[in-house]
Amino acid sequence: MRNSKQKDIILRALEEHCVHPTAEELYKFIHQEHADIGVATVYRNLNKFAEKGIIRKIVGLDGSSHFDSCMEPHFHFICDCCGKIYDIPMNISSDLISKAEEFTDCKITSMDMTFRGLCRMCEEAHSGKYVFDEKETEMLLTASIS
Amino acid sequence: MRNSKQKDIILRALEEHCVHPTAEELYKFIHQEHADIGVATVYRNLNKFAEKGIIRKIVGLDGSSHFDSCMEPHFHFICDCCGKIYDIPMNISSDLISKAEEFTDCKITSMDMTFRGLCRMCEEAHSGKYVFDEKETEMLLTASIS
DNA sequence: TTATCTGCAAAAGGTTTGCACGCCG
DNA sequence: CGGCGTGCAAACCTTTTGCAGATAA
Repeated sequence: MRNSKQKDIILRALEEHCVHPTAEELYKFIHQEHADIGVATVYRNLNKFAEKGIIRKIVGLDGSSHFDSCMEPHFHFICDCCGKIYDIPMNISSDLISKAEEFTDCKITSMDMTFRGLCRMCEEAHSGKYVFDEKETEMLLTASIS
Repeated sequence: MRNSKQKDIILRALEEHCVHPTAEELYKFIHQEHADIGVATVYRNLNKFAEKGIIRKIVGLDGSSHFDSCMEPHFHFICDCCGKIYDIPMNISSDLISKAEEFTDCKITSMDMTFRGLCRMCEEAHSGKYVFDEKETEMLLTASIS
């Protein structure tokens, strides 16, 4: 894989976003500062990075692809309301993996544990304690809960 | 929710297919015998069933929606090669859930554990022991490994 | 130099929606 | 009878692809 200005920008942009943006969201973010970078380049490179194991690809509730620059083992929490994906810094027991290998009689190469529910922001919004604010939502994009 | 001939057919077709077809696959299957049932009806009802908790919606590797008529707690294995989804009849420890709730400070309503790797068919195909056969692949659709 | 990467726009999925008609309760 | 369910086709949205020009090694 050859280096390029675009690859640097895309990877750096992803690392800034802890709440695992979709390719589209990341493209829009990048586009603000680098209007010369095309959609195709963002999609192509995110997929290439994921293939090479540099980043992780997560499929969201609606089927859109989210990307995660953190390769440490961890779980995910998807909010059923806003669809945002948060990290949970827990690891799976290797016990569970070998049990699953036994059941399937297949070599397991990776796994993903995803919990679902309402995130705190949405829960508060639902119970009337909180009214959504575009800016605050934007800020969340660059702040992790983990 | 009102009853209809279509709902019956769709639900029964899903129950026959243990390898969790996509909405599209299920539509094509149904279409063979019931050419008068439209795509929209299949999509609409599968989503409605999933919403009501009658079936489960699983997002596949490519982001397509797969559906699972088994509501017993279990895990999934997705083959990285053919994309088929198999059941693993294991349950998660409630311990893990409460730990995750602690970490996120959110009420967790559901979870999904997905393992990935090569299924036996694909592994054998890759190692040259096996050559894919359309009919056999089709048959797999109506046979579960669990 | 030359293979890989890029931007653009068009195409390609997969899924949803608007509308008029049909059928369940 | 009233309203939900359906079929059709068009719209939608996200992602991929083909191509000609640009660029890293």
